[in-house]
Amino acid sequence: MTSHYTISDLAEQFDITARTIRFYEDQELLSPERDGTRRIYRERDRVRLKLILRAKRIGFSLAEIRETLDLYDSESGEEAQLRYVLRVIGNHRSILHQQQEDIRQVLEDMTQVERRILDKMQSAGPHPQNPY
Amino acid sequence: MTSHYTISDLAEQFDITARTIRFYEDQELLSPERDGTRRIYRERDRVRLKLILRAKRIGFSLAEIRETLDLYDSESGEEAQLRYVLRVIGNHRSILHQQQEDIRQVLEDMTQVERRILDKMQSAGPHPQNPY
DNA sequence: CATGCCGTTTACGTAAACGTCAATTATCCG
DNA sequence: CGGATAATTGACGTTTACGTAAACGGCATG
Repeated sequence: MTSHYTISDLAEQFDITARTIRFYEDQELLSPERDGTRRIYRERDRVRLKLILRAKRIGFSLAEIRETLDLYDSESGEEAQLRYVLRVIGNHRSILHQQQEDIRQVLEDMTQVERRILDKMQSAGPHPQNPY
Repeated sequence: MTSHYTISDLAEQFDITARTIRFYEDQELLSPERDGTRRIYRERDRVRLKLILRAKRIGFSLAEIRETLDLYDSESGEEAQLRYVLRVIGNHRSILHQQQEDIRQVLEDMTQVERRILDKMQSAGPHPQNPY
């Protein structure tokens, strides 16, 4: 029943524009079927799009995302290829760990600033709001 | 002794180009002193640059970074302003939490792919390497 | 049947974040 | 002191990730 979607279905679901989705197809990140000229998206396309957006949010470029997705589901099976994929995964993992660390640090800094502000507001008296 | 740096000192330290540093100044993210025409960076400039690069790595735009830095050290002291800063910090925090979640998910996905590959390699026999 | 409403393609536009000269000026070093 | 080395200011070029507008096809509905 919900086994396929139009482009605007997906656009709405993920809060992006149809232009964006077409652009991703142009960049070979998606390849939906067609009904004549119109695009039909299946569940796997939807999942892929979800992955794409997630990867984008953590700063990967579309080119990187494309390569990674292609790589991950290239079930070539050749030993060398498999080893290569493992190496790439390792690299990505360390990038992500770096990011986790960066986020932790920024969160810490934010907490510091917050504390200073709260102190300042404290010493300024408990919000006299309208002391006329 | 190491209380000040040239532009290329910093460029080297952070593995970026001098062009990048000048660009950040152009965007008002940095404002080093001058010795005549030459830029002199103090410790606080270095710290600021470090923060900038960290924020960049987790996907913030230079404009966002500029606003945030300006905001955080705008010690205006006005109640309204302080409350506003607290709200902004709250927003940033939830964005960062979202990112942490995204990263966790991607790491999970990667681990899945990895497992599938290892299984496949296992079943293909322990690297016969050169079975002639 | 005309009139919206999607959807499609083509093409040019744009903002962000630098890269890459070029032309000058300043500084260091033997 | 003179040549190599480093810094500075334009100015234009480039890539990424879409936005925006034009021009058209298909269908459903009042």
